[in-house]
Amino acid sequence: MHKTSQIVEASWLGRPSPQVAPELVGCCLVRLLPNGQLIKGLIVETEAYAPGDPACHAYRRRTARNAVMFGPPGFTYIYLIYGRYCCLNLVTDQDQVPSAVLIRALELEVFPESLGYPPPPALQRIAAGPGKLCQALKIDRSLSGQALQPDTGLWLEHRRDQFHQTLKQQTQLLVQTTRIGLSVGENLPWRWYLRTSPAVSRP
DNA sequence: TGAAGGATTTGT
DNA sequence: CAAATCCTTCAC
Repeated sequence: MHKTSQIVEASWLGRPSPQVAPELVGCCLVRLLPNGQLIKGLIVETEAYAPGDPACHAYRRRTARNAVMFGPPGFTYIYLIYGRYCCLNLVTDQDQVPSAVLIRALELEVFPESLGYPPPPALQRIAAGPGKLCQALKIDRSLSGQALQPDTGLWLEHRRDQFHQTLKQQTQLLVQTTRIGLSVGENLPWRWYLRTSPAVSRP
């Protein structure tokens, strides 16, 4: 018999984002489309954004756009970047502490044939980058502020035991480095990725 | 009301 | 390396 995947509860995200972000690597992001199609991928790259961090969208003050980051954990924060792409963040830490984790890349594991994704090796880079990830999972700003749970069509599953075993054996597997694309706060080492994954946006 | 700039991606 | 493209924020 096999163990069912455990859904991540909001309380698990209720910790500082630099603590949650590395632990999200290895978890699965699951998307259930309105038409019933299921897309699922292993998170292979994340970045943390936290209070006092000049690169955080909530650094200056609360606005209509970033308001959800000030709320309780377990919700999505999705914004439009460069007028073209959406980026998915998961709100972390306790209520009133504005912080989030940017999900930057996935290794797709489950997806419908009918979506027309290319064959490997191109398939492995379909969700390599925050904008491409949202494209692949059909995530846009209409999902921003939603709870991460099955009835919203977007949720998280905990790491499988096998992943923990691998992490234990391969000690250099999880790489910590600086974040990408910033003009401020670029020195903070708040990006994590799986060294061996072909889906990482920028190894 | 306007201007500057952005947690990206793609093609030159 | 620069363009695409539009939303958000901040200044006036």
